[in-house]
Amino acid sequence: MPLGSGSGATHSQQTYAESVTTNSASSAEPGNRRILLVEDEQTIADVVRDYLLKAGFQVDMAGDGFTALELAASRQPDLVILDRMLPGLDGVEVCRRLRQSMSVPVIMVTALGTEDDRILGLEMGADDYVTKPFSPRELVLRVKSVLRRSIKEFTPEPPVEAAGFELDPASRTVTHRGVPLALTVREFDLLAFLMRRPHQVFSREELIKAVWGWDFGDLSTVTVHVRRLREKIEANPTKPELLKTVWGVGYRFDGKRSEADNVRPDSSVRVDSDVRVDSDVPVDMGEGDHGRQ
Amino acid sequence: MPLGSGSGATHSQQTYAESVTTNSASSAEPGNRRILLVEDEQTIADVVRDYLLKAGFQVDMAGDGFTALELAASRQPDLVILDRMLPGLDGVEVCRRLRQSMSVPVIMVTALGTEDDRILGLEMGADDYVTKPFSPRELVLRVKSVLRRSIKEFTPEPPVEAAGFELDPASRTVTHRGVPLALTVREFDLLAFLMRRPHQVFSREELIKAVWGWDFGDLSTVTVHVRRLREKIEANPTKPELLKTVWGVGYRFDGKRSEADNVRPDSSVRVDSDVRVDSDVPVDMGEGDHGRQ
DNA sequence: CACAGTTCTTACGGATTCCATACACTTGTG
DNA sequence: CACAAGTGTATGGAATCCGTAAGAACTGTG
Repeated sequence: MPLGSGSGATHSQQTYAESVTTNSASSAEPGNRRILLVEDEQTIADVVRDYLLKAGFQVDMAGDGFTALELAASRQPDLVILDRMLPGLDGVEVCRRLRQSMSVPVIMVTALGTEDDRILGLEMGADDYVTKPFSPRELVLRVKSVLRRSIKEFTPEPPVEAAGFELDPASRTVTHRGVPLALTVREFDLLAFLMRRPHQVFSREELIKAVWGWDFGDLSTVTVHVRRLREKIEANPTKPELLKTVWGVGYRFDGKRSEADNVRPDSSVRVDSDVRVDSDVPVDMGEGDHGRQ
Repeated sequence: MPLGSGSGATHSQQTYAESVTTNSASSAEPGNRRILLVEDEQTIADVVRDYLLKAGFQVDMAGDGFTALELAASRQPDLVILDRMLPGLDGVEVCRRLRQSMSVPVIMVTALGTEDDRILGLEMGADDYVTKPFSPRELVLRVKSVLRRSIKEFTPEPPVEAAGFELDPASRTVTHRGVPLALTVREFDLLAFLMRRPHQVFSREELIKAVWGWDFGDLSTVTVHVRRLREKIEANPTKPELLKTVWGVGYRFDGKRSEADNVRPDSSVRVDSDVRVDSDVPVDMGEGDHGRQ
């Protein structure tokens, strides 16, 4: 649905976004992200702004190149959408100067999909491209995509701490009360995934999808790696206290809540008095990006 | 309202000035920056001075080339705005002499946007360009931009110290407990990159992108250089204590883990590692742009 | 208690990853 | 032009990890 043919149907966006967003870290979501929209045609600008707002972004607008540069400097947006054709200062020139002074990602909107524009724009440092006529839906998707990339680049994942374990993705180290543990890649990823979602049960399918990035495969792989991980983090791997198995369902990491928690030393207390086996457990997989076809 | 085409109407200045001053608090920080404005046409000079003053700069003015050189020497401005056409001494010549004696950034104001002028000016060492007729708003923006750049350029990277190693980017030297080490260019860059981001793992891809500036290439290059670097900085290269390898991930520099440690790792220049093929990223940039720079 | 389903445990071959060395190419120098 | 230093690539081998299989142990049910 190219721009200009009215608004409407912003709902399918959700579906689209989900299928596209293979593994979105929640941090990449619109949240507090600010977009600077530089477009001289008022009608287009309005429509796009509406879409961006609906997607949850904050939007600043500029109608010409100079205003754009000023706003970029004063508002420090997280991303700039830039029309190639502008009164006053050319879009390419604006992009070039933006790049000189700051490191904000830029999406170029170019009138015709001529090769010249694409090449020129990319050389100027645009991070992505949209050619007129374009669908605002597509634009929003690209915005999210570019943001996701740039955020990933500039914001490393923060460390996690639980039950005396400190896990730092930046250095890929895990320490238990200061003592470093030697985990392998898979073990680390698995532990990281679980530590970020404590007290939440995950089936083997979910884990092999989230941590391994597979859509199929031998589930016993998970079992074995859980075993190996326990060997390294549990005081008594036979009687796990942290990485517990929820019988018939999967695994769960119990960190924190450690002191006042032990509801009853009596081990007969079944953990899952209310474990529903909903097939559609919402799993926000943020950790693994290993594609295996 | 372009300047320089005629003498008239400097009144709408007020409107412009407002939009200009809005972002006076931004990063360019005119603060105490001093600008030398060299312009023989009094009307233009006055208007531009007003804009610069409103933007928060201190302004010195000169009407001819000789005065310009004298003022430049005596006032030590942070930037010079230089008209190409001057009585007495040509703008290009002034620029050339300025460049001989000091390293101040120069913005050229040239009468016509002819190619000759651009080329000549750039050869003379102008940092940026404005062609008459120009808008004073644009000029202010360029001043800020150039200043920002030059500040960045002339602020040298500070030395780093870790684990008895002192690395000074300015002199490109490394010493270990006072003893100088003979590192090659690549070794130095690699070590510098890692020492600035201690306790942070980088994959070979990230390193070859960040240190080598390649987007592709044989990753074993990194391996070998790490090996060579270890040969020079490790007591026992076979059992590295500083430049550690993180199996299946990459390398990490571990220096200084004693005192103030839990500092958030420098988030500045992360490079994206995962070469995931985002389905929604339209990668149709020419297939063959494999320039290795 | 027997049975079926699930999980644990161990072990092993293959695959991956890294290291060490050697070699070819470029560049600057005398 | 020879030479040396620096750099990128190729290769064999060692170290490590991973996925799978297969049997033992466990759990809940009838």
